[in-house]
Amino acid sequence: MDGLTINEAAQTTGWSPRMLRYVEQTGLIATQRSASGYRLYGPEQLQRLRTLKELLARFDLGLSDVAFAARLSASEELRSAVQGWLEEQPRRPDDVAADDWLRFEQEKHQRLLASA
Amino acid sequence: MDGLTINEAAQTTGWSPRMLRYVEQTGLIATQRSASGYRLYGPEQLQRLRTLKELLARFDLGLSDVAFAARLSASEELRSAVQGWLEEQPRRPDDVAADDWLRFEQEKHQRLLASA
DNA sequence: CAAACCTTGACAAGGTCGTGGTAATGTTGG
DNA sequence: CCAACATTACCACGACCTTGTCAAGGTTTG
Repeated sequence: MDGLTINEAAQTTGWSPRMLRYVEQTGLIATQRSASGYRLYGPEQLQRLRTLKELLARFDLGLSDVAFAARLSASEELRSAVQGWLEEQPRRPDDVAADDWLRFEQEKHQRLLASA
Repeated sequence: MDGLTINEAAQTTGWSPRMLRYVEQTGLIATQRSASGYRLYGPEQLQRLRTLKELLARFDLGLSDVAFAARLSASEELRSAVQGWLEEQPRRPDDVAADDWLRFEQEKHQRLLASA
């Protein structure tokens, strides 16, 4: 049975045992399990836990932020949708299509009708 | 003074006025202001608000998720740090450096000493 | 001017996050 | 066998997210 148990891993990584279980629950770190269900932390997990802790502290992130980044990283569809929205912004007035303005004017006039 | 006022914008975008202010506060949408401080929504903002709403619904995201994505998008440093951490994972046992294993064994032995 | 609109600021309430406990139960190792 | 440790499943609490609503005060416009 190779791997540290949860309390040992807690000691060397600086996470609490409680948090190690929580981190696992977020999907950010997966552990092996012994035959009877004990979590076993190998050197990779320990390293990952240490660097994760650093990452969170350095940029003041939450686990949920990193979890979302993982989601972004895993889904091309999500990533391009979000990126697409973000890049929609830098449009300057000149770049706005004519029918956007048209729709806009319609809205402005509609409001007059609506208020009647 | 061109641009819809907040209630008009709310009508055509499906957001509540309260949420329009909140969205603005997250930094995801910026509005012009009239001389007296009224928010003015132009066609770009309206379009962005509609697509944002769609994006959130489609992937079940929160505004904070998109805000974080914006942060990722804006900071090369943050992006590469997070990405770096995420890509640290796919290391297979064979790829783990020897001194990681060494450190690992040291830890395992240290724990015996520590418990004495 | 008065009604209808805007602003910011605050309180509220239900949800999730991060974290610590405790309890009940199974496992390990001397 | 028994002490020390693991597991899951809860309760709890403070902080923040999302929303709504209300108050006190300026603005626009018929």
